[in-house]
Amino acid sequence: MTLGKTDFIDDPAALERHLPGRRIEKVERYGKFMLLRLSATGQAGASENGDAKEASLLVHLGMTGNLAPYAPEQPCAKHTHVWFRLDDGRELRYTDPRRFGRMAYLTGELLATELTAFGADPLLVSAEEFASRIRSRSARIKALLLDQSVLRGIGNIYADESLWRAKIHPARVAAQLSKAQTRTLWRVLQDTLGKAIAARGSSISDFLDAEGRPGEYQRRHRAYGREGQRCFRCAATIRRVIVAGRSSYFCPRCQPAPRSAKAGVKRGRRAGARNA
DNA sequence: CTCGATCCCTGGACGC
DNA sequence: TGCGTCCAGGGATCGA
Repeated sequence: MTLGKTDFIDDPAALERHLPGRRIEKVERYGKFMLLRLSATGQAGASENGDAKEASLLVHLGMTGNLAPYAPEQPCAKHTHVWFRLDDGRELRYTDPRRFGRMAYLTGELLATELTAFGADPLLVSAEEFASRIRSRSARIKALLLDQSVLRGIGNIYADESLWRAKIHPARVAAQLSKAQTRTLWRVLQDTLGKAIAARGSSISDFLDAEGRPGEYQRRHRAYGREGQRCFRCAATIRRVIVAGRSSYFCPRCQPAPRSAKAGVKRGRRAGARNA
């Protein structure tokens, strides 16, 4: 294993100390994280330094990360920061220009703590559980969709796409959504994510999957990135506002603003006029 | 609990 | 062409 820049790695020394010789037993996904389950080494002294225990490598790709295997003679992409030499001769390379990703070698309780912090998987969560996680919350729905401890794995694109499909304004207070709206949002989240996964995701600038192929779902975006263009449903002009600190694209006709948000959501306006 | 602000980082867009 | 400036985004963190 070779490390380049390491400021996105929790404990680079732990990687160098504990990773060589391990086998990747399986790969799991927790929201936006990949979890590479590693074998115990069985080497002499392993029980003293902890290598006899099960361990995992947690990887987040951030905005621009990529983890993929290459033939060693393949030239390295710019901003490659980690090289894992595999026993079949290939190199697993981690590339991340912006280094918004994260890599961490974790065992035992540290790993358990990380995993329990995740919310429900939106693809598996029942309508009832989804509703129970939403209904008592006074935060705006967009903020909750992006909160990884409520639902894991939803990012800005799929939050906006789902809200457009459900005809819900991103600044609506979650607790004020009707039962029908909550149910609809649950349904369109699953549908949107399922279709996006089938299309290998959205390549806005440079996203490539582990096979080096771009996603196709950006061609089906109905809201995200479409400021100033016509709504596919009603032909009104798609707008962009900041909600929960993120760009939020929505149709002002299909997704009516909550009364309490009209002053606060306006561009640059001070949000002092919220309902009691 | 929820909010906004700030920082991290680089490439791309834009203005001159 | 080559600067400078601004911005995007996921998430951690801090103060209100």
